[in-house]
Amino acid sequence: MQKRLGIDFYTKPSADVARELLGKRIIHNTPDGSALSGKIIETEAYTGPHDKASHAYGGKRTPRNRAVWTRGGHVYIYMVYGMYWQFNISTYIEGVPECVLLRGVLPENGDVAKANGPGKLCRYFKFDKSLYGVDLTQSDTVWIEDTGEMLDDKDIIATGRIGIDYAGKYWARRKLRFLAKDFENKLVKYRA
DNA sequence: GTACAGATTGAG
DNA sequence: TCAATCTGTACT
Repeated sequence: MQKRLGIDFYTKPSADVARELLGKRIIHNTPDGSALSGKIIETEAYTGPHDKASHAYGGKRTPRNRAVWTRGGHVYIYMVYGMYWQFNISTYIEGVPECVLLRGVLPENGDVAKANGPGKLCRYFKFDKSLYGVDLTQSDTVWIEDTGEMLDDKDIIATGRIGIDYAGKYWARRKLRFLAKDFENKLVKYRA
């Protein structure tokens, strides 16, 4: 059985991918030789050129957001506030700027508090610019696997997205953030 | 060339 | 509540 998630998994609308990523395992073989892995427990979807919170709002294409426009399954990573990386995965098809932001991961050998935020998980898993544009369906450095764990609707909470109030109430309130219910109290507080 | 604000975090 | 810290992007 092939456990690694393939092209079919990623070439769907970002809200579907974000939801289905919960419970999957992400693996990173770091440059210094260690293997880090963990279970994805929180994600956010960015839904395309009409999404005011998206870096590709209005169809904007820049060197920085190039990876958002690629076929689903590529890494889109960028720095915010001068000190934190944000690990995203492009979704859907080539030419459509959708992506999913990883916001929370439960480390295999560690404390959830080490990776319960988009900046914190990048620090813990050693994700940085060197992964920009990497294809998760091909890479031997970073990829995502199916664990067999299947989260039901009742195991998932959907809320508004975090930190994008500048996009206005409509986009901030749309239910595009997904978290595993088991960890709701260990993740950033959410608005109903 | 210069200014500016951000998909965050942790300390006070 | 607020500073840290820096880069992409917009504007002069």
